[in-house]
Amino acid sequence: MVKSQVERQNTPSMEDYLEAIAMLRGEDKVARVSQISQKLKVKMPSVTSALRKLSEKELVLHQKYGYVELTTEGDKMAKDIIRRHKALSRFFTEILDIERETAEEDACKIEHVISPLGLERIIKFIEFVEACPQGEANLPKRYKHYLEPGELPEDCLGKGLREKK
Amino acid sequence: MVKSQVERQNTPSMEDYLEAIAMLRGEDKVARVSQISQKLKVKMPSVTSALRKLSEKELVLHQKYGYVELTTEGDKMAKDIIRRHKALSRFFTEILDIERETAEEDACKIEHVISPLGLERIIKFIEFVEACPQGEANLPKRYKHYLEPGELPEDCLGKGLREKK
DNA sequence: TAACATTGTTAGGCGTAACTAACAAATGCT
DNA sequence: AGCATTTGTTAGTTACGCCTAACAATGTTA
Repeated sequence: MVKSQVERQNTPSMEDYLEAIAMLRGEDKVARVSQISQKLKVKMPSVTSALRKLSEKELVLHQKYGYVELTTEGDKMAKDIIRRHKALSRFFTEILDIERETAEEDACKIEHVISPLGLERIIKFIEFVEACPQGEANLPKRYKHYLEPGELPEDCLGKGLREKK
Repeated sequence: MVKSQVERQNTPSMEDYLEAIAMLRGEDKVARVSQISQKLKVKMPSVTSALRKLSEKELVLHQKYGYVELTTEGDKMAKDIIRRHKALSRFFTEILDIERETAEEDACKIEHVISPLGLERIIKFIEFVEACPQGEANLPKRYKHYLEPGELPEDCLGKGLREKK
């Protein structure tokens, strides 16, 4: 099994903090405790204590009352988390046709627990489907037709919609 | 958004216990603390205390030193958890072509965090793909061809394999 | 610059969920 | 029956990750 570049040694919570910090540093200029607190919907003391742990692990730089930066290592991790998040979110919205908000929530949870292989395969799957639209009736479109009017496309052999137990 | 039949009020851990108990009751005849302990790879005291909580919630029946049964409510929940697990596991093995073991691990984690809608869509997606094999070149087969020899099927417009950032 | 508001920290508490160590019940064996 | 093994329980500890309350630093502005 192909291990991912970055080991999964951190807890979901710690990953959320890294991700939030990286995202803030993208949006605004600096990440502050209050911002992180808002973004993750936790109170500030929770942020402070998380930052202490991340500092000990050398993933963030943070001196008291100052703003927060990622170390090289922390940034690498954050980028990988965001990569996972984006792939999943794309899968949920573009392939499964789920609204943004739910897709984001699911991506947010799953990004912490999915195996590296599972993630890579989902990425490959998106690539495949998007690179391979089969004329104009590409898979997402066909799938949406199945979802919405609830019927299979004409060119299906239709083994019956419900054969599972 | 369509709510699932059973509310998601339990923790992942509690769901694992319910699932394990239901599975044991399927395999063997009775679920005992030692069995649950083995299956979930936790020590027996952890099982005992989990059973106490599940008893309080009226999801299992368990008297000291006795075997474990699910209540009607507990069984309903367990069935729903197993349903989620199976759908995900099928998606990972049949669609994404991931080996059983990894697929199971991923399903095990994701079943606790995916939204009801996400799950239903994955089920629908499997149904769609399997009901709609498009002649003989059905999607899993085509996808596997993309994975393995690493090329797109001939009938693809091939927008390039890697256009994402 | 003194007062106030905002931001951040420390201290201490709570719930979950695991663990080890020690004890108790149930089972098995002779 | 009596002792040993297996199985299960209780008690107590630990780590995580959140919280509130109280306090401290920073920043704003009259």
